[in-house]
Amino acid sequence: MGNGITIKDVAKASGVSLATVSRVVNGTDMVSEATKEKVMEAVRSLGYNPNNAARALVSHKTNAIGIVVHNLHDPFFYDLIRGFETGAQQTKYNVIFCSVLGSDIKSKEKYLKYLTNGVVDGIILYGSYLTDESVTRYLKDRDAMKYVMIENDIPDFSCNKLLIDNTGGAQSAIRYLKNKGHHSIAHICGNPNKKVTIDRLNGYLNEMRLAGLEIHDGYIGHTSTDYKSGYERMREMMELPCRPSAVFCSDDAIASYAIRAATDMGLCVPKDVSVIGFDNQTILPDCYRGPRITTVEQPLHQIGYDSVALLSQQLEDQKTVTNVRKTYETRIVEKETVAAVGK
Amino acid sequence: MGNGITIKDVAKASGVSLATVSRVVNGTDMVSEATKEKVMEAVRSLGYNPNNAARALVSHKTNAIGIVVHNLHDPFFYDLIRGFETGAQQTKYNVIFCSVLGSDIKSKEKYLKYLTNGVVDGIILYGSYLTDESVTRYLKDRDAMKYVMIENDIPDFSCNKLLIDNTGGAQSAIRYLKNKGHHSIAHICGNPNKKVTIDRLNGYLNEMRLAGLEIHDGYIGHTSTDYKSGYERMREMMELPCRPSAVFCSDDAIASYAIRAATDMGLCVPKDVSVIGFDNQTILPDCYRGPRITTVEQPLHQIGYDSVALLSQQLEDQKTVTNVRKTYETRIVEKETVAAVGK
DNA sequence: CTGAAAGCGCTTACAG
DNA sequence: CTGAAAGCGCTTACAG
Repeated sequence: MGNGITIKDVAKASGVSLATVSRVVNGTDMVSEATKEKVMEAVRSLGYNPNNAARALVSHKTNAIGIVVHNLHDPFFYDLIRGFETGAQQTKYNVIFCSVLGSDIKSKEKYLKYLTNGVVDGIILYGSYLTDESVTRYLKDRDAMKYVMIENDIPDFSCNKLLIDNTGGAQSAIRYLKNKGHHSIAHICGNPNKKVTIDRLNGYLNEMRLAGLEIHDGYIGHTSTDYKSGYERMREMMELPCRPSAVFCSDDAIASYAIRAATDMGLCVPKDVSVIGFDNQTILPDCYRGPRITTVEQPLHQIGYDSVALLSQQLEDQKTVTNVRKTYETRIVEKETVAAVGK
Repeated sequence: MGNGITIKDVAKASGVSLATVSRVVNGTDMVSEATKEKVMEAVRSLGYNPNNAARALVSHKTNAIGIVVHNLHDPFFYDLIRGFETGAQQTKYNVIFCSVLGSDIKSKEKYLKYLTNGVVDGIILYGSYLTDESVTRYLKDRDAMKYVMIENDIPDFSCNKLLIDNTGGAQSAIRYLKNKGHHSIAHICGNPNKKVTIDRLNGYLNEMRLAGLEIHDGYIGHTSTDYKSGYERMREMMELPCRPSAVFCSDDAIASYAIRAATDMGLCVPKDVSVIGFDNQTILPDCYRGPRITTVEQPLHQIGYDSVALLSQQLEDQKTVTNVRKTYETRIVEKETVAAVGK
């Protein structure tokens, strides 16, 4: 690794001690201008770069932040990643991403074990998978590490938490539909392994009850881990004896497939059936070309940015030990897939 | 970092030497079943995990691979990232991503300096930026590191190179259009900082010459670093006195904006003007909803997968020192944006 | 302002 | 099969 040049070579070349080279390179203690120049000259001509493993070992600091997500390729992450990148650009920390495919808990553990043992100073974890129990147990044990959990409120785990009001957002979606005159409102759930799916389902259930709206047979559709299955669920719902006039989809990617299904059946969205999604996802999978999807927005870019900024700030001032807990509000973004009915 | 449990604690708890613990944990040398069990028990009950910085320092191996790209958020990367992820899943190496925003060479250098000094054993670098000179100079000096350069054939730099025949691909696009009866073919170039832009432009120029087709005034449009500027370039071309019947765009993202421009001007693609792109990009920016774009495909998923597989295999068997050089061929994928004319 | 020395947590010949 | 010891490349009190 590296080019083989160590601090020793620099010390020799410039005729000073290792300690002095270290001080010059790090700009810590006072060093006379003369020796500083001698050392810098040697650093330059030798092409010296400090070994990060050695630094980490002795200083217990890596100056790096790790971000762990599932399915980094998912266009869902577009805004979130931009947020991370923008945050990264503003910090001295090196920001590295790790991705696990699907809900492969084994690789998630592997990456977390890797990162938490001498590789990064802090970790940003996005998303809550119901299969995460062993991961959580492991993390709780690493108390020296700083965490930002996004969209994941692990009980009994005190760390920074940036949360989204998913239940409230789902409720606002139902209220919005009701105000548009809809009474027959169905729900297509998301990935069954994610906690967010349950939260949004609960929001649907709560608000339907509060609004006094009946949930007919077949009004709750469960997708697989694949957004695509939203297509089949929508198909089934559209063939229900008591066909819903509106469908709340757990996320925009599912909504995009649901709208394709309706369209393929000869139905017009929103004239024949209204659809509302969640996320306000900028980029949809699989070249969606339907109407712009009315949705419940969560501020993903902001959250990505905030998470990096928060973590690097906390790592810098060691005083700031108080963990942040913040819940981001959602808002309805009206586009083209919900129509008013009745009235 | 970590949980504070070191190899010393394990040695003490199980009544053996550090060396023995190391041997058990790494499964290297022979150790008797009895002591092996004692040690493993201590490892488990203490929750010991080896410190990667210490390991890296002494063994000169990190068991990690770094991937560096520009604009990780760009949906262009969808297939490539899936390829990286799939490759990562199949290797014991920890795969980490670093992203630099725009063509921020300063951060690129920062990340490369970080990775190459005790953090990873090998690096995959995607893309060729014309501003990369200092980066290249730096990398050439790190000969102990293994590299896979994708889409970047740095002269005098011997490393693994996975290349795409961009010039050939561009030529095939022009030939394809000519075979469809087009004689007035314009070209919208891509990001001026990328070498790929020049290669594809050269392909266009070559093939136009070979085909004996004239490049009229205004037939070559230059975009900024933003795909969006493809919109303006297309607008201008459509107002040319000698309006082209077909436009070859340097990539699909630009093509998507070009098609929007034509459509907004009341032109129909491909009836009034044909458009061909490059990349066969699965997911387009900014919710494109036009026709499916006929394009020159490059096998991004395969390249992503191959790069990780190649690097981890080379790091494993140290004998395989011969660098691989492979050029992936492109192929035309006919979709909905090119029509035949004349005849 | 500068240096000698200890030590971070591990691995790996070298002995036995 | 197991242990004592050296050393990876750095930083940081501690002296001076």
